[in-house]
Amino acid sequence: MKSKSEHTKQFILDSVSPIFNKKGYAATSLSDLTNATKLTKGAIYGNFENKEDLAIKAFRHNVKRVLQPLTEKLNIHSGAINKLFALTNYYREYYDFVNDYGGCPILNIASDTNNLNEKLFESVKQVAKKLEESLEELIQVGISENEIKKGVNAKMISKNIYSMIEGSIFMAFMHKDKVYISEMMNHIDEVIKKELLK
Amino acid sequence: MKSKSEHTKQFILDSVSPIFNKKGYAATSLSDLTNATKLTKGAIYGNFENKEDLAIKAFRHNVKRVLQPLTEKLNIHSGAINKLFALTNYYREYYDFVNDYGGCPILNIASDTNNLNEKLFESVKQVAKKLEESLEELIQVGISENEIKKGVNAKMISKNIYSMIEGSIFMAFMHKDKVYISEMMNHIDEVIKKELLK
DNA sequence: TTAAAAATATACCAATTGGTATATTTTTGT
DNA sequence: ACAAAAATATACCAATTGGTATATTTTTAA
Repeated sequence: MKSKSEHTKQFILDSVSPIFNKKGYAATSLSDLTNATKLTKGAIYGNFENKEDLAIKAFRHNVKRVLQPLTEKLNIHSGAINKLFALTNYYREYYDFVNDYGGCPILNIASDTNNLNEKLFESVKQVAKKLEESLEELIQVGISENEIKKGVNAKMISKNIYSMIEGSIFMAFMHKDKVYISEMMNHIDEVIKKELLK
Repeated sequence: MKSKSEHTKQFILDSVSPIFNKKGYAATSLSDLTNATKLTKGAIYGNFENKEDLAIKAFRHNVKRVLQPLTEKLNIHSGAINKLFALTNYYREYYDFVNDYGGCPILNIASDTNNLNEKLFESVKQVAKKLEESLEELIQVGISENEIKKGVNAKMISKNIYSMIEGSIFMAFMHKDKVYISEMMNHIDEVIKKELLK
């Protein structure tokens, strides 16, 4: 049975994560947090060390929420190429999926905390690197299973694809126009077909 | 002859722009600004309406500084294709060029002020749209001057190229590794050769 | 049911925030 | 050189910031 404080911790994270995601670390104040939760500072500081600790856990919470449907989608499909197309399809729905939430946590929090909060920034970097590496591995698997061309530079391609994804998310949320994402996904699909597929 | 206050305004902008670019609007405090300039609040508020006004002018200052060498480079070359290659070459040097400055002002300030400062955010959006449109125009010119394939969707390509550029800048500054940019520029060069060039 | 423990609220703290009214200094044109 | 004007500094403001010590309430296990 979940203890009371476990419940409250979860409730605080649920309430607070979108705020940190939208406004960023510095611009989110303790009163933003007490307003959103209708709890007092006492309750919040009883459950989290300080603002930084809460922000880091909120970021992890955001990442989990956002990436869970992706891993589910990837698990449905088998084969590297199918998984790659599943990836672009996931991002085709990404805008609406994270819109209420305030956008992509990696993009938001990385730009926000760079030069500001080293600890939080490191968390973001780590997650981003991991994602890039998963992509690279997926391509490597595709190569060793003869789905993807032998000569392909998996490191380079995964760097480019991930950059393209984040870039299109950035543009989409700046101009509030998801077409940036869908057109980029079309392009990535073409890259998969022309540069990866045997 | 430039008046004293014109000099001071310029001096303040020079000192303050990199700070706004690095830390963002909310995280930059008045004391950051007085520290950087060694001026008092009186002097700053005598030359700028308020923090927001200063931040907007600092952003424009950043953009000017960053884009001037680009327009110069583009003016040297003639023909759409040459200009496009000049563009990717410009971004190949971009990381070192803006590194001390704290990165790309459009990327930084757009993520920073989204959901926070409407006025400043609008300024950024405007500049970004203008850049995207210039790119689109450049491609259109290439088409009408028979340099670029007839069927090319200039709107789409310019959206994608600009997203790729910003995405690679984002990744490069997150991981402090300019290879993200150079590999993306290689990719864009390939796109130019394979999808645009007649 | 009850006492101990855990969780939450209250009331406070010093420091900092953006901003301003006024005093002082510096620049300007004559 | 001088008076007017412009620029800058000083000294202040109320509001808010993140954070904490303590009081109160709620939960938990016996």
